[in-house]
Amino acid sequence: MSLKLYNTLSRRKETFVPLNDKQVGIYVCGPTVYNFFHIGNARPFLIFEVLRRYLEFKKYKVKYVTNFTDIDDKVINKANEMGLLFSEVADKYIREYFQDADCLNIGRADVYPRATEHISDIIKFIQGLERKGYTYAVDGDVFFDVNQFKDYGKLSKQNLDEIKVGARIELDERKRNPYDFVLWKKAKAGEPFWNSPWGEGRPGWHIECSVMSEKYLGESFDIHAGGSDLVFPHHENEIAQSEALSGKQFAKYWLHNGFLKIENQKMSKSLGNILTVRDLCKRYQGSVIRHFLLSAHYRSPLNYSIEQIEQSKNSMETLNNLIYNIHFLLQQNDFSLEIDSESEGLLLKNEEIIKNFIQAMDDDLNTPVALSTLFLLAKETNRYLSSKGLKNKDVLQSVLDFYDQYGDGVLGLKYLSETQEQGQISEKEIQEMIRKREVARENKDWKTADEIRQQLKEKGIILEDTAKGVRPKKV
RNA sequence: GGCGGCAUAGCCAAGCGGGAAGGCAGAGGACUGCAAAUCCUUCAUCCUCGGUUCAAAUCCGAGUGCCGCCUCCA
Repeated sequence: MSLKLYNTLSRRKETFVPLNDKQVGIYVCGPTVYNFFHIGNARPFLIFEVLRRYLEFKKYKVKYVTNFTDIDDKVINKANEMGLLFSEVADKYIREYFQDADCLNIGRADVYPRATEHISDIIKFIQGLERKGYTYAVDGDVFFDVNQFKDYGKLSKQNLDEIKVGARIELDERKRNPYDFVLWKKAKAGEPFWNSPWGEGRPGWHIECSVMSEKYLGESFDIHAGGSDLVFPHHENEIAQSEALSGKQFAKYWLHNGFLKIENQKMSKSLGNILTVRDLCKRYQGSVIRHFLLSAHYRSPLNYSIEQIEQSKNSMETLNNLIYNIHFLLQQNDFSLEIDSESEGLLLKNEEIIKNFIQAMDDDLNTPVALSTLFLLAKETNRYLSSKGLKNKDVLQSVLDFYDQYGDGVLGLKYLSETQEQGQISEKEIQEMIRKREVARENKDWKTADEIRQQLKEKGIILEDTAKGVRPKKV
């Protein structure tokens, strides 16, 4: 079985073959750090990190690079607003980025390069393009001349002659072609700047990704990813710069995720409907948000709504209950070591479901189907648990292993680790109250029993009376 | 004007030529002191109209309706 990925460059699914055997280089366009990131930003961060998890599951050695754009108009404006240096704004929001990434259980990249830490590399890169005749300078600005790069438009399938018709692009008289873009931008008064052969200024937006991906992954690397809005012009321009300079293919596979809407509207400042991950994490566990983001294929549009996220919350609850129930049985030493036919049946189902999971992920990261396998096994296991007789320990363990390796490991969904967080009442107090309630129940004093249960519920503990004893559960 | 995507049950979402996955919600039943959890049962003429085919949600054509990019944007 082999992994297939949809490559924007060819507009089809291709079998993934890395450039260097088992080594894989991935570059994901990261955030401009001038604000908390929102649920839409989170989608690429999350899905491409799932790609990384999956590649590692498949025994690839991945080098994952994602940048922080720490200098541009938005950062500068924010700094002025806040009365801070642009670098202080960037530092702040990089810290905030990691806090939110942790909430969503987004693992760390191997390198987080920042534009301002690569100014001299950027200058050298532009000089290289200059020597090859791809640039022209106009009073302090340096432009890339798209007419010199014959493949321009190959990613977005735009034809230079035809896109001109759109004519919505702002006309800059100094440009030879409206689609020429700036490599080096002259500093305006009061703006931060760096010295360069073309005067004081700062890098254009597209150049940093070309420079930093080359530095950490080489002139050619495997996967370049980002939101679909980046296809044109950002990624198109990256290809132009990088391939013009190196003469080699830049990234082999280009992956783009679909957009996320909120309550069927585009997220925008004017509509005031920007939903930050910071806010969402106050109301929902990270795994619930992950479930929501993985519930549609990454290239499809996805709509956020309260109803949707609540559905994800309930879905995760089903899985959490199963994991919890198994742990409870194991803790109670309530299992057998013999394998009966039912146990064997579940083991076989488990293996089949693993195959389905892998098959789904191999098919361009079909996370909705991968998620469905988690529920398929939950169904089978619950059926097994609700049948008569002792359950086999190894079988129960193999089910737990599945959720650990695939649900948690590959999809990044955490189960018990989140639900078992300490509540506002100690384990000892809970046990004490359970004991009192059991006495009441034996005396058929239902009133007292229900009162105790109610008291615990108010502290976030639900009591479930099972055939195997009372089971406390945190809400 | 150019490039591209989508339309499957109340909601979400797979499927890409031959059984309409899975989740959430709902209904009925079982278990339970009551609950909870769980189990069982139930819930779709796949936007419309043509065509190709022994066979189409799946392919082709037309239509309708949504959406994205082409401008900072994940």
